[in-house]
Order: sequence, then structure tokens, then C-alpha cells
Amino acid sequence: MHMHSMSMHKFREHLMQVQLMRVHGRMRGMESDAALVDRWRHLLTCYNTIACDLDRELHDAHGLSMSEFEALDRLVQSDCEQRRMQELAADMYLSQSALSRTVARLEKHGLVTRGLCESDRRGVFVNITEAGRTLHGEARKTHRTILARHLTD
Amino acid sequence: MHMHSMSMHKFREHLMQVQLMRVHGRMRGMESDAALVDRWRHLLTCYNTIACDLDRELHDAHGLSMSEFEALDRLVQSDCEQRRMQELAADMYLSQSALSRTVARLEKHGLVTRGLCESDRRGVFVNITEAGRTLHGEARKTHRTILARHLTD
DNA sequence: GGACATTGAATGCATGTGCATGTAACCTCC
DNA sequence: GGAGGTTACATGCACATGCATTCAATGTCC
Repeated sequence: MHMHSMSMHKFREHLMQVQLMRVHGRMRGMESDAALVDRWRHLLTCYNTIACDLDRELHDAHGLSMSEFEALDRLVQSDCEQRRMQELAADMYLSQSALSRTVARLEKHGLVTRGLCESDRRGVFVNITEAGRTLHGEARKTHRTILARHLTD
Repeated sequence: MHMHSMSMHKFREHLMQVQLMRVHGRMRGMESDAALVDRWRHLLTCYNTIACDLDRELHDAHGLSMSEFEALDRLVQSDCEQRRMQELAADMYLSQSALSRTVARLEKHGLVTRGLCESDRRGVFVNITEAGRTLHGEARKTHRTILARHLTD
């Protein structure tokens, strides 16, 4: 009987410790960790589902990769001529080298042209061509349709 | 006066048409298009910022790519032995071939082992090793830290 | 039981990406 | 004005990924 009382006491101590941990210790940290990971995985699947779909359909319908379309989209949106190159890279998620090659690809297909900047001859202007505008106009429909399919609540 | 009344009438008709368009026509469609693109761009930058950071730090600190860590994370989480291969590919965003190579890489570094499935000898089990568990335990801290840095409101 | 389709995984191939580096133009400080 | 550093872009390289294909094991229909 004495023994039983003791073990009960210890059990209560244990319960209290757990409760303390939950309130401002590790347990609570672990809970928010799980929530964090959930949010991250949700972000992962969202992004990958949409990006994959987008990339495939843009390619099949218009021969454009996602990055290429995003670049065209930025060029159309702010159609004042500026030293695009670095600004595009900053605005898009792409690294500088990746953007360089993306623009090279677009240029090869006649969708943009590279122009030298007079004031700073290191800089490079990227100008969208008429063909570029046209193709973007068509691809934009595909783009919006797919976004609507996935992103509408 | 009659004339004035007429043009006023036409003007009112025009206003009504605009309003109708806004309510359930093109104007509203255009507005939601812009909102859609905003949400998409937000998703893009969120994902790329975090993924880039995560990939770099996991690589520098533990020699793991993001996909490799995600695979280990899944293996630890549900540690019952199952015909992982295809389930992993489905659970993660990866294509079947990409997962095959990811597992090959992990195996080469001794973090997982491949095991044959007796009931269906086409299937492949993926088992995490002790070294894999250990490395995952360390990498998990880095992972959670970076998620917290970006995903905490 | 044997021909044909299907499934699970591995692999050849093309490609897009990031990192490190190269190269030219610009800037600064003496 | 000339040396050293910085900036803007291009390029060599390694590599992860997706698609198409291959190969073996399984399932199906006659």
C-alpha cells in the first residue's frame, strides 16, 4: 500500500513534467515543427503540381519552357526599354547564368533581341520582338487557364 | 433637349453594360486573372527562396540534396517496411526515374539499402540504415531551422 | 500452357540549372 | 593616368531531372 502510494506520486510528477514541457518547452516546439513541415510539404506539392503542369502544357502548345514564358511575361508587362538582363534575373527566381541562357534561347527563336546599352557598354538590353509579343499573347491564355484550374478556391 | 435626352440615355446604357461586364463578364475575369498571377508569382518566389536556401545549406552542412533529405525524411517518418520505391515517388513530387537515381545516390553513400520484395519480385524495398538515421537526425535540425526562418509568420 | 498486355524499376539521352570562372567595361584611389 | 577592385554578362563544367526506352516479372485471356 505504501509502495502503491509512492508510485502514484511519481506518476503525478511525471504528468506534471510532461505538462510543463507542453506549455513552454520541447513539446510545444515539436508541435510547431510539425506544423512548419506540413506547411512546407503543402508548398512543395502545390508548386510542383502547378509548375509541372504549366511547363508541360506551355511546351506542348507553344514550345516554351516555364522560365521562357515568365521572361516574356515580364518583358511585356513593363514594356519600357531598360537594362533588363540583371533586373530580369532579380525579378525572376533565376540565377544570372540561367537567365543568360534563357535569353539566348529566346533570341535564337527570334522572340527577343539583345541590344547594347550606350551609357554602360557592359549592360545588355532585352527587347521583345513582334513575334515574341504574338507568341506571348497566345501562351498567356494557356498560362491563365492552368493557373485558374489550380489556384481558384 | 430631345437629343440631349437621347445621348444621356445611351450613356446610361453604356454605364450599365460596363457594370454588367464587371459583375459577370470580362472585366471581372481580367481582375481575377491579375490576382491569379499575383498568387502564382508569390508562390514562385516563396518556393524558390526556401528551396534554394534549403538545398544550399543541407548540401554544405550534410552533403545532402533537398530531394535526398526529403526521401530520408519520409523513410524515417513511416518506418514500417513497405514496397517503398513507387510509394516514395508518388508521395514526393519526383518522377520515377529521378527517384530511382536519388535512391541509388543514397545507397552509394550507405544511407539506405535496396531489398527485394518476395511477393512481387519486380518491387524494391528501400530500408534506411543506421548511418541514414543518424545523418537524418542531424540534417533535420538544419531543415527545421531554415523552415522556421522563412515560414514563421 | 502460351501469346500478349501491364507493371516496377533501371538506363540512355537531351536539357535546364547553379557554381566557378573568364572577359570586357567601369570605377576608385593614389 | 595607371593599378587594383568591381560590375555585367557569357561560358565551361558537373549534375539532377523528365521523357522515352528497356528489361524482367506479373497478370490475363484463349
